Parts: sequence; C-alpha cells; structure tokens
Amino acid sequence: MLKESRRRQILDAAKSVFSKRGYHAANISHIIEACDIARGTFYLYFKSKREIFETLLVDFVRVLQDRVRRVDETVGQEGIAQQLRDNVTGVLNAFVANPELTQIVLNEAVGLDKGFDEKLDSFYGELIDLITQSLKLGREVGLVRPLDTQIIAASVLGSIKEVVQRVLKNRLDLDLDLDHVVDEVLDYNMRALLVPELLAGWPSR
Amino acid sequence: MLKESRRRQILDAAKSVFSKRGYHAANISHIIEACDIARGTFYLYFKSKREIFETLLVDFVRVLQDRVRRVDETVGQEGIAQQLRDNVTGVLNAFVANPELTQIVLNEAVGLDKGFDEKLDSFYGELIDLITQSLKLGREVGLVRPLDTQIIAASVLGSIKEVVQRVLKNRLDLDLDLDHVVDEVLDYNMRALLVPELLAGWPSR
Amino acid sequence: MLKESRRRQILDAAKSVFSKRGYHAANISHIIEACDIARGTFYLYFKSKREIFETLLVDFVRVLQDRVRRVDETVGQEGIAQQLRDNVTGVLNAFVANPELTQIVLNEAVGLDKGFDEKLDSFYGELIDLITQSLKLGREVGLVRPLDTQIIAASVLGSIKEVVQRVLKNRLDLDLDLDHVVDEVLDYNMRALLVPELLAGWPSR
Amino acid sequence: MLKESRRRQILDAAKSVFSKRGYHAANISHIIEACDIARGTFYLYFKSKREIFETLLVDFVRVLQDRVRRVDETVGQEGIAQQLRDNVTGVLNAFVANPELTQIVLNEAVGLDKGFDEKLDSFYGELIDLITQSLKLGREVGLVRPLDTQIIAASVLGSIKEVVQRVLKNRLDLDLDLDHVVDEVLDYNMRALLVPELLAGWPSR
DNA sequence: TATGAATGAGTCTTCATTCAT
DNA sequence: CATGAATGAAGACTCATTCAT
Repeated sequence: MLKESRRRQILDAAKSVFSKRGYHAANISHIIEACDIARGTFYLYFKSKREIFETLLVDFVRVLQDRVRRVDETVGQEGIAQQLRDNVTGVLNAFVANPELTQIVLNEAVGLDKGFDEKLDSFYGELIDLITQSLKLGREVGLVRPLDTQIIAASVLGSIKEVVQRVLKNRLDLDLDLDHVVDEVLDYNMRALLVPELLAGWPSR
Repeated sequence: MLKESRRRQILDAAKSVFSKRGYHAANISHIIEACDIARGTFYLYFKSKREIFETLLVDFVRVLQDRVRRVDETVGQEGIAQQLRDNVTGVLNAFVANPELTQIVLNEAVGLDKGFDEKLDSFYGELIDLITQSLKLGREVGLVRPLDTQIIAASVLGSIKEVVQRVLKNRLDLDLDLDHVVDEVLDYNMRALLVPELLAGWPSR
Repeated sequence: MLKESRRRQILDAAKSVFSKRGYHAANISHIIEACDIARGTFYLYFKSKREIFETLLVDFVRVLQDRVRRVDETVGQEGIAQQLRDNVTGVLNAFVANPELTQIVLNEAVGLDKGFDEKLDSFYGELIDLITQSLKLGREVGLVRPLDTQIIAASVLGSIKEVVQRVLKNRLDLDLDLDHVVDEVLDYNMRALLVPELLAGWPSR
Repeated sequence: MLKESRRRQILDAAKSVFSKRGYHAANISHIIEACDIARGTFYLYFKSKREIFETLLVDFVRVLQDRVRRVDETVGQEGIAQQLRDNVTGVLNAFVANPELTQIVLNEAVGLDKGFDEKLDSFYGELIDLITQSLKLGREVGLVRPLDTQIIAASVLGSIKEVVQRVLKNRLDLDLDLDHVVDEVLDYNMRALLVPELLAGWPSR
C-alpha cells in the first residue's frame, strides 16, 4: 500500500533525525526536510512529534522483547547456560542492528512528558525483572553463585548497555567484530555470575 | 565574598531544577524562582542557560575524577586490589552523594549543542581510559585475567552506572544499604576480572 | 439530475455541520464525513468553504423573503391587520421550520470576510425596510399609532428574533407550542403598534 | 502601576480589534500591532487569545449587570414604572457607551469553546430571568397585563438588542439622539406590556 | 548590583485547497 | 465524475536573552 510506504519513509527519516539530534533538538522541519515532504503531510501520518517518537520506540522495544526469552529450566545446565547466552547475544545483536534507535533508547530519559519517561522506565524495569528471574532460576539449579539478584541484574544490564553504547559511538577501536564483543561481555558476565565449580572448566581467554 | 555566595545559591537552585526536570524542560524561570532572584540577576552570574549547566557538570566531573586514582603498581597484589576497590567505591560514593547531578550525568546525553555532548562524551571517555589503564596494569602484575581491556572497561563502568541509576530511582528494594550495594557490585566485578588463582581464595558470598 | 442531487446532499450535510458547530469550527472534513464523499468531490460542487456557506444562507434568505409580503393597503383595516399578522407569522414559521439555518443566521455575524458580513447585513436591512414600509403604511391608513418607524421596525424584528432564538435553544420551557408563541409575540407587537382605538376592542389575553 | 496601564493598553487594543474583526478573524498579530508591543509582551499579560477575550467580556457583562437592578415592589406603581424604565435605559446606555464590546456581545455566539459559549448564554439567561421576574412582579402589582412572562421577556430583550445593534452599525439615520431612541423603545414596550387602564393616560407620541 | 518588563526568533500544529490518478 | 494524498501558508504560543531604570 502506498500509504504504508510513505509512513515508513517518514518513520525512517524521523528515526535518523531523532537519533542524530535527540528528541528536543529535533524539529518537525528536520524530519520533513529529511524525507522531502510538506509540513502538512507529516501530520497526515502522525498526529504529533511525540507520537512519532513513541511509535519508533514502542516498535523497537517490541523487537528487543522478542529477542529476550524466559529461560526454560528443564533442559539441564548446558541448555540453560546456552539460553542465557542467547538472550544476551540477542539483545546485543538487536542493539547493533538498530544503531539509531538504540542511540535514542539508551540516551534519552528525562524531559519528555512524564508518561513517556515512565514507558521507557517500565521497559527497562521489565528487562531487569527478566534478568532477575533468570538469575534466581540459575541459583536454584545451581548454576549461579549466591548473589543479590536485584542488584546484580542491574549490573548485568549495565555491563551490556555501556558496551553497546560505546560500540555505536565508534569509541571502541574494534572493527565492529561483534562476535568478539559478545564473547568478551559474556565471558565477563559468566565469570561474575557462575558458581566456582562451573568456572573451573571455563576456558581462560 | 558576597558575589561568590550568590553564585553558589544560583548553582544550587539550578542543580535541583535541572535534575528534577532535565535540561530541556528546565526553564530559567524555574531556576530564578527556586532561588528567588530576578531574571536579570541570573544573567549577571551566568551568561546562558547552557553555561550554568556546563558549570554544574564540569564541577561534578571534577569531583568524580578526584575519586578515581591511577593505581600504583608498586605496592603488591593486595595493595593493588585495594586500590581498584577504592576507585570503584569512590566513584559509587560520589554518585550517591550527589544524586541530583548524577541523575543529570547519567541521563542526559543527546540534544544539547554538539559541543556539550562532546564534553560529556570525553568525560566518560577519560573514565573508560582510566579503567582500561587499570585493567592493563592489573594484567601486567598478574591480578587481572586475560581480557579485552577496552571492551571490559566499558562493561565495568556500565555495571556500576546502571546500579547507581536504579538506586537513585528507588527502583531497588533496598533501604539504601549502600555498603551492601558496593559489596555486591565489587564482588561481581572482582569475580569477572581477577585471575582464577586469586578467586580461589575469594570468599563466597 | 444526478449532479443536482449530489449537490443537495452536500448542502444538507453542510447545513447540519455549520449549525452544529458554527462557521469557524466547521471543517471541510466534517462536511465530507457527514455526507461520505471524498475531499476533492466537495470542490467539484463548491469552490470554497465560504461559497457553500453563502449558498446556504442565500437560499434561506430567499425562503424568508417569500414569507414576507408587502402589505396591500386597499383591503381595509381588517385586511391590513391580517396581512401584518401573516407576515410576522410567516417569518416566525420559516425560522422554526429551519432551525439549523436560523441558528446560523441569528448567531453568526462578524468574522467572515467583510463581503459576507455585508450580505447578511443587507438582508436584515431589507427586512427592516420592509417592516418600516409596513409601519408607514399602517400609519397612513390609521392602523398604527405615531412612532419612529425606523427605530420601531428594529424593535419588532428584534422581539421576534430573540424569541425564535430562545425557542431553538430550548431555553424556553414550552413544549414547542408554536401557536402559543406566535400569539404571544403578535399580541405583544399589536399592542405596541396599533392605535389605542383599535386596541380597545382587542381581546385581553 | 505601570504594569496595570500596560494591561489596559492591551485590553483596549484587543477590544478594538475583536469588535472590528470578530473573535476568529482577530489575530494576536493584529492586537500587538495595534498597541505596538512585541509578541511575547502580550503573553506576559494574558495567557491566551481566549483569555483576553473572556476578560473583556466578563468585564463588560459586569458593567451591564450593574446597570440592571431588581425592581423594588414596595414603592408604588409610579415608582415601579420608573424602575423598569431605569433598567431599560441603563442597559441601553451601557451598550451605547461601549459600542465595541456591545458589537462583540451581540454578534458572537457560536464557535469558541463550548465553555465560553455557555458563559455568554448564561449571561443572557440571567438577563431574561431578571426581565421575567420583573414582568411577574409587574403583573402581581397590577401594572403588567396578562402575558406569558417567559416568552415576552425574550421579546423585550430582543426589541432592545436589535435597536442597539442598528444604532451601533449606524444603520439608523438618527444623529445618535439617544434619548429619542430610548423613549421610542420604552414607549413601544410600555404599550406592549402595561394594563390597558394605565395606558389610557399614557401620552400618545 | 539588582530588577523585571520587553523582546522576537523559533516551534508545533491546523486546515482550506489543489492535483495526479 | 470521483478520489484522497499532498500541499504550505498562517497562526498560537514559548522562552532564552536584553536593557532601561
């Protein structure tokens, strides 16, 4: 459908503008110039600057959530470890595949309407909850060492977010060898989380 | 000096306003109401909204940098471990001691002038460099296991930042038992970073 | 003719929309939604929002003017009285029969293009002239008491307009017993206008 | 106070602009040009276009209400007649003394927010109530003939409004001999309202 | 130094109208 | 004839900054 492709065109332009300039510094003017449409046309597809921003994020958050699966505890240690690994890899890949949106999600926080900030907040809240649950599960099946699951869930999330952010900012002198990054971050977290007995057999890198 | 105290008064008001509302939603009006001065008076002490914001951050960054000391490698393993520990503890304490500024530093990123964003960027860049150096040093003296110092430096920073952020947002169900938080995060990082031999004797928590 | 019926359809929708929301608050969108046609189709039949509004009013004004007949002075006092009566009744009935257009005609005045306001103005001007002429005639044949025909013509018109307006707004607690309303208003005006001798035999209500 | 006089200045300009062009056609630009101030200055004194319009009207309505006094029935027929007369004269004078605001009050009706229209509505509602009460009182003390007070109250109001409107529009060929106008309209209404016995002695004009 | 009234560039949003299909 | 996506001029409102007192 034509209307849908026009909508996409605007969304793409907006995505680029928002991540380049941030929500506040981004103007409708920037967006419509970026996709070469008239001012009115924009409002044919989105009813406000805020709405298109939210659309962008909600879509992205959905992508992220699809990448994170609740761990199935019935499949043995190896399986669980693999699932944890997959979750982290999944999120990281989604981030790297959407550098522009990631830029937005990771950076923006305060300043939009309260309602909006809360939305982002609750997204991260859910992410942390998921990690917390995974850690608890890991503990129960004897994979994860004793730790404060809530606090460490935040650490795990943060250790990934920050790396992603630096990769995207090209502040990391790596030729975007993503596998290497994933390996390093996973290794870092596995060592931090697993019980010593398991780590014994863990390959030193 | 009277002038200096007036300046402080404005800075304090601005600090509170900025962290409560974020840079963009904060108006000069909010600031001058908060410290009960006239509009014109504000511009007697700061030449723009941006300038006072920057002043605030530069000051805070200085505080943070004072808390992070380059590790002295000549003092033996124990000493080095303690220094790493002190560095992490120091940053974390500084964050928690300045919740308002931390809120700003951690949240805001894109959207101000390019120049400003770069300033924040370079602050974090330096922080990462410092951590990277510490890790390298740790490796040389046999404290730290083999790892990609650049990537892991980001992870270390992130694992701390995120926890701080959640503590400040009261999203963490702890009665602000800061020591516990510090212990957990340090433990997490020590296990992630140190060579296995050292970890052997590491007390399980 | 098909074209004509489509035109009517649009006019009807517009009439309803305009009277419900007033000229300014009414959008082309409202009108085309009301008659379920495409945007462009509207402009096939009317060249602007203003034009359709004017068409509506001109049509209505014609209806009103048809109800008001110049009084035939040759038919004796009784006949003349009856004609006056008929005129007033006629206008009032036309108003009540077209509540939507009446709402517009009575309420809107300033704000459209100058040209339009003048058109409405001149309509009322003609109405007043007609009443003025009727009053003069009434005076000549001894039916109407001495009075300033111009001023009183306005009063007569106003005394009717206001009642109509309140009837339409349902601000009048009558079950739309229109005959009663007509009687009251006519009685009011007859007493105000006729020579005392005639009023002597006028039935007290 | 300076601020107060600036406020007045803006109110005056707005009054003129609104009555010349109507609420919708009037722009903030028109108003600020009319009193030669900057755009922002306007918003220093009024928080929206609607607010200043409302201020204008509320003030005027207050003036009008001050001119209309509830009739004191204890003072005898002559006194009551005089009071009715005073009320009508009062309102009419207020109208003529404020031609610009009157233009607005009499013409505008539909199109602003619902809330606003209701405000105007209720003002006229109160006016009608007042007249209705006066008529009832007149009936009780034997001054006013039998009539439907609600309907006729509207007629009385309308007979005045319309005349005022035409006077203000200079559509009435009188050299603004206001006394004459008042006399005519009062005469018209007295004849329409009073009991025949009282009218007997009423001077023919 | 302090004041606060004034400024005006900048931004979002609406909607009557056009035109390619 | 009909469609409906596209247009862009216009208008309300904000807020950092200035400046006369």
